[in-house]
Amino acid sequence: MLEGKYNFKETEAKWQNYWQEKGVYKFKEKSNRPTFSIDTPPPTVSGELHIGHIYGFSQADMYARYQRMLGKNLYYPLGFDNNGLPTELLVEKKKGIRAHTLPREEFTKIALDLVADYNQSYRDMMVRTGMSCDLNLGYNTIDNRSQKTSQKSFIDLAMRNIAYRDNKPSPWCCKCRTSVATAELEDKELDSIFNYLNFRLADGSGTIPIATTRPEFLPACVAIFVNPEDERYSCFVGKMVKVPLFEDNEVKVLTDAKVGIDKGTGIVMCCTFGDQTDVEWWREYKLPLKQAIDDGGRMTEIAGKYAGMKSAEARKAIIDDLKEQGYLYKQDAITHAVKVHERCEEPIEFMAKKQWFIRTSTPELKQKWVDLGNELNWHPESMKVRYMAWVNNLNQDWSISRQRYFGVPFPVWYCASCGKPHFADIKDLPVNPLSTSYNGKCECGSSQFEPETDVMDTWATSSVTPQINCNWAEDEQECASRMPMDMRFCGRDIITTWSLRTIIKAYYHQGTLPWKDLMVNGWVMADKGVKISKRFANSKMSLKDLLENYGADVIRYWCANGAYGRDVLLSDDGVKDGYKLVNKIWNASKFVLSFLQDYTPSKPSKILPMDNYIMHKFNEAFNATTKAYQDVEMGYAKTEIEKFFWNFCDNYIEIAKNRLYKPEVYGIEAKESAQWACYNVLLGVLKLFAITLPHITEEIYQDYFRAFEGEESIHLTVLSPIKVDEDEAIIACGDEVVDIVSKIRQFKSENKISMKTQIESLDITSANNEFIASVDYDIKAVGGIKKLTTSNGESNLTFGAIVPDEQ
RNA sequence: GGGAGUUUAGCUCAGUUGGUAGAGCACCUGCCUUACAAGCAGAUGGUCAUAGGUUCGAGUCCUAUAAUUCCCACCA
Repeated sequence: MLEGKYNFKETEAKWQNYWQEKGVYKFKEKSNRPTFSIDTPPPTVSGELHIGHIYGFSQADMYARYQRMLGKNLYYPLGFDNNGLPTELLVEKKKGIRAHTLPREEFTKIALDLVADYNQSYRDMMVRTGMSCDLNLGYNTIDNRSQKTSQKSFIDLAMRNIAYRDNKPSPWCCKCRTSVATAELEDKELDSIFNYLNFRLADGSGTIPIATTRPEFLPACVAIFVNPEDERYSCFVGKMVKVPLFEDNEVKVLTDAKVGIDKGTGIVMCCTFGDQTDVEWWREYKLPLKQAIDDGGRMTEIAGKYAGMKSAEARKAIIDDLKEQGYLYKQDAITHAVKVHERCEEPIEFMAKKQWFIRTSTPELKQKWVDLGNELNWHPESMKVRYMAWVNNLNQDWSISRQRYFGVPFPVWYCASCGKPHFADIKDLPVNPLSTSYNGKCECGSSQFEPETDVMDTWATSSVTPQINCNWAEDEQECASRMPMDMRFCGRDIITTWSLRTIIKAYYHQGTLPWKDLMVNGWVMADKGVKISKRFANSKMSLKDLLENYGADVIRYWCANGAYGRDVLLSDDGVKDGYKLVNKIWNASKFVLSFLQDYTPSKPSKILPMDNYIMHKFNEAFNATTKAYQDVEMGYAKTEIEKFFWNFCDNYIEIAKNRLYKPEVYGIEAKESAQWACYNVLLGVLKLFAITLPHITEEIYQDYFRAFEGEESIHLTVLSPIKVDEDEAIIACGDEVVDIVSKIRQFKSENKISMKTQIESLDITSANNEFIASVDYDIKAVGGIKKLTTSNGESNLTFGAIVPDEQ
């Protein structure tokens, strides 16, 4: 028996434990039910989960629960991404150690220990918010299975010349001391100074003006560019120019159309490398390479007296010297957007280092990514546009090397004499070349090898999660039979990185899509335009506080808001909404079940019209709700069933309760008919709500329905409409009765009398007068009408006198 | 500069193939009604960003403009 007020804290914890103990969400290895497999994005282990994570996860969880309740066997793992820079930084901070001071294995071991605690707290949070993942199917992206998959992927691509090594200058973060992918860069508005310098012509015939924000790059100046159309400067083209402060360096004035005539002075110095354009010029004009800044952001030897200074200090010193020596003739303070590393917000430099790349950007490949994107089912469809736009703009191959110590190592050694790469044997993976030596011989005759010290970017592993899930490293046939997986979900920010790269890897390795469906959720915004992030983890809207204050069901209710894929604004008021529904479900169930205590469900010989109506009405809502789930619209689904449920409570229960209370007045058949309808409708409603609100629905199911339905959890029951006899007219007729009841209430409200106050008589004219007459006992009871008459005609209600309440 | 969203009630948002503008919250008026006052009943509230166009008919389709968000490019 349900009693008292609903206690979400006790109840939620109770069923969360029960689900884990009973293995309700476990993937059944041997099952003849169809499998539905989900490539859960492994969250990055770097701190605490926040409502933003839960927003995406819980919406996907609802779709997963819907699939489970269609009778499918769910493969729904929960992995963790912990092989990347964020985890390395976390370990360094928490343990007070520096990664590069320890052997890789040792640091990885410490990391795995630390990460185990974080994983557990993430897992606990996922359980506490009602996720139905199978916790036994998890993986860490730094564990052996993931390393093996990732290394095998790399070797496979390298053997096929899809992965290649090159010393392309690429973005470099001096703070993190690693190269970073262009996709990991962000723009940041920074204050800076435009310095106008006079460069002296080598022949002593004058000076030319050049504006720069980065004078510390002067030692790396390798050429001067003007626009070929710019007549002002055509006289300088081909002449040699002395670099200020470094006058031993003479560079040539060249022309290139990329120079903006009206930017700065219209003359640019090209340094290796100030920005992407410098890189392009360097390559195109085969300019020399001068590295003015080292890995850690300090000036190199070519900077002469500035060597060893941090670039910012050098900039100051150089500006002072430029002033002193008369090169600087003007300074303008400006604000400009600078590319920064998204992790640490440090401005990036370009550094020429040997890096591994994966081919992604030829026109043929780009077309392939477009075709694959078109084959994939996008939810919502509009997200495809972002993917297409990104693919069409792809102009660089995917750099996967990172000069870090923690991560998945490249299983490769280079010949000490000729430099040829030699790869580990696939059967030996995972391999760390720093601790294992290569036992072969190079074709050049050498048997001396240098191990690769770089590790792979975390995306190189994150992009093979389908292969990790489908056991590609151990059994290619098994993998082939399990791919594509059914569904992956992710935030809209990583369509371009994660999704595209996963598609690329699946294409290269399996020749298929990684998944059939891709769900792309929006962001939780803390305020207009401000994405919720770790910084909000400790606010009063932290996930922990939200769970304490409202419980998982209420939070999930909030997550299933509106159209899928849209951003939402987080607010206390908004989250509160779900409480009303949870409370209502509790009270309505408590009430309805109190009339079903000595009841064995069986179809009665006679079903009264309004009971028949509510069951048909439920089926209508059932169809609308399941259609919305089929369309991956969790918010619409929730709205559909909620709309029905509220109508069920406020209209149907009000009607039925009279017959349930007083069988001596209305007859035992009238009670049994209502009991049958109540049993079926409440069970049906709970099953549909179980997708959004897994806890309260389980509580009520276990309290009453389980004894009749058998399944050990409501989450293992299968969705189905109520079996009813066809009756085309019933919904319209019943709706009219509901409408009449509403008009009676309106009449009472306008007359400011209580709903229980009796009315002497009501005369109804309606085209459905026969149906109305057939349920006159229900209308009279719910409306407090003493005498009801009906006749055929245009819809109209005529009220008699109000009977004064007895004192 | 190129592209993609968004703009609907005081607030947060729905609005499917073009056909009488919706919900929740807030506000207001009533009601202690044998589940729920954290409830129930009812009422108020909109020039659908602006201006054109197509159409018998436009929140919905087309064009332009504005505000706002995001992505890409540029950023010497």
